[in-house]
Amino acid sequence: MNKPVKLEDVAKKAGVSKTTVSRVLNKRGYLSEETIKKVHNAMKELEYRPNVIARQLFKQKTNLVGLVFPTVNNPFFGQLEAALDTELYQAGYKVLMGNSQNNPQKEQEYIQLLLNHQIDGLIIGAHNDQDVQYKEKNLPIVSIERLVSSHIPMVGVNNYEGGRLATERLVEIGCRHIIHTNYPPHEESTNGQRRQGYEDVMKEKGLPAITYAVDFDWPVEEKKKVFEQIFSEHPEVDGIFADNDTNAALIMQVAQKYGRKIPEDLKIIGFDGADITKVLFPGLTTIQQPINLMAKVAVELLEQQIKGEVIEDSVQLPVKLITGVTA
Amino acid sequence: MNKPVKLEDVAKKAGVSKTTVSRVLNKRGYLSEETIKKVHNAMKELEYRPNVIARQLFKQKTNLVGLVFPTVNNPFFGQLEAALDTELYQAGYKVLMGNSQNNPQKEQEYIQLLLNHQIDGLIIGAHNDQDVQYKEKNLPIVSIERLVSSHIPMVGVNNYEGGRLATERLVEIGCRHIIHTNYPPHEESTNGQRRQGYEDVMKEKGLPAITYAVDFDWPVEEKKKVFEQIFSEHPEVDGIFADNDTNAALIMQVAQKYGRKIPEDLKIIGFDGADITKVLFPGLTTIQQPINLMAKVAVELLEQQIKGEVIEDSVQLPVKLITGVTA
DNA sequence: TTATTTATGTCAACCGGTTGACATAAATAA
DNA sequence: TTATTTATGTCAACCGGTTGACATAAATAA
Repeated sequence: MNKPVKLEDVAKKAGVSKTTVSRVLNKRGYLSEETIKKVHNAMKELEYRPNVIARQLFKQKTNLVGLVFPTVNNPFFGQLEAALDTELYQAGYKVLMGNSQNNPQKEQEYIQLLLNHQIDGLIIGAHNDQDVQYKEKNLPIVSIERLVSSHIPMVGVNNYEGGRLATERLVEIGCRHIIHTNYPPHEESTNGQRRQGYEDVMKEKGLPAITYAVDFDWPVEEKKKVFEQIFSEHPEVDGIFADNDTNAALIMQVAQKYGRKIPEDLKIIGFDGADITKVLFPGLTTIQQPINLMAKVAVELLEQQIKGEVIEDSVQLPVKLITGVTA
Repeated sequence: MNKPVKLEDVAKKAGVSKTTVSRVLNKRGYLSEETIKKVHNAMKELEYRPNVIARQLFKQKTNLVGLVFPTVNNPFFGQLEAALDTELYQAGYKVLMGNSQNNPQKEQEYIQLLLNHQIDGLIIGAHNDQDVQYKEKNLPIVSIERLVSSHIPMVGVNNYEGGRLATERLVEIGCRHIIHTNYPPHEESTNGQRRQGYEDVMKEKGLPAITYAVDFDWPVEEKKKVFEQIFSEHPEVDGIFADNDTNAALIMQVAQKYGRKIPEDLKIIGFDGADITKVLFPGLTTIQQPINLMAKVAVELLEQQIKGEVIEDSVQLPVKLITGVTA
């Protein structure tokens, strides 16, 4: 097992000092063409690869950004993390993954780990309703679709408008008994705003608003049980506005088990509109979030903070109704 | 902007030396209860957080594992990376993401970056057919579903059997004009083995084998064009074995545009069987890969290598036919 | 009482880079 | 010819931890 080649070895080989090699690497100061060539040759010959860790230690910069999301195994978060990775790569950063599976304790642990790793910034998003401490003083942070604290900028969508759009559509195509699935219950959350949109429209139309709580990270079977309740407790239901597309898909499965024909007997609208969903379930009517744009904006906000700007404002992006065949 | 607290500050506060603090952190050598308490108090008071970078530099170990996959925005890879992240976290590693989007050049770049970051190991998988250099002498590597080189252990599934299972099923339920979509064309690839299974069964049944090439990373519209060709060039087609589930979903969309009823006029089988796919497209008949198990085994193989064992053998896991309504 | 063992802690070199301060030779100006 | 500028390169401290070698006080054994 040969030891890794270090800068000093290159210097020796090229017959110059460590500093000179470092200067060639970083293109600093005066260097003659000849020296540069000598050093490059030595590097090539020895297959030298600079140890980023050492540089990070001195520079106090890692070019690492931590991502804290519940999971990557989900159409919305998968696309979001993929887009973030792409944007961050272009901006010169690499991604340290931190998928918390919506477990607040694991999330807290992850944050600690990421901070110990001296990340330059953090992008977070999770449906957690429990508080997690993010009060690291000087760490640039951006949250996506999650209100963490007032002084952390958030990139989100107009969830209220999304809730309205979906509900209005259902009413427009004839639904009178519209049920909404949502979680968590408190109003300040992004999901709470979707529910608010739903409730306001229902009120305006003089229809009763009924919401079933379904936690994001429940196992599929657990969720299905709740959806079955909908049909047993409210057999009159003729429209469902689900808080996300996978729930919409599950509801459709349950509805079919109960003999409902979609869209004849029951109309369904989801939320998210991720690329994968459009491929696997093209018929789903949904409120589409501009996922790639959200990633782009989030990275921009993060970069500005890393450059030292103080940003506390949030950005709200538009949503769009995509009509398929389910509503 | 207050400077970050370092070990020395803790030492000063606790009235001991740097070494003592480090020993408390690492639980080495003899320490009195009193000293430990003093140090812990000082750490708490100063909100000390050890700088992992410095430790990494000295220890020559980062506890970082690089992941090189085409994208995380895909049911199969999303679930795979999520499972890898979970397994690696349990084993004490964090994940550095490297999604290459199947661009060999970007992949090569990513590898370099990851190596510069002194990762302890690498897990790779991509549908690339172009060669990428992975000949880092001492770096533990595991590949998933991708033949990289003979001395890199691979975790894969029995693709040949998968090809056979799918084709046999289609024949069994009455198909006689079965078309296969696949990429890349050469035999040694995992996809090549799926095709081989398909071709062997077709041959045994005295049926003609026809394969359409569809690259994994083509845009959706490009893929659909090829699928349309299938119906215009082979209107007699009554069964399709797609090389993955998203292609199966796209084929279904195209088929419906051509007026084919599924499964009456055309039967379709996919490949992968990821969790998301089962939720969004539960009716799809597919060959399911044990994705979570693959991740588990891959991490085990990687850990063994990190511990110094030399492993060159590959592991082949079983696949399973999951019957939905499409075939 | 003195020698040996155990408990507790410090010193200083090291991991592999970066960079400000400085030295010297070559080129140009006075 | 001497003074100044420009080109080229070296020295050594530093980033923030870790650890082997060593010192000393306290406890125990002879």
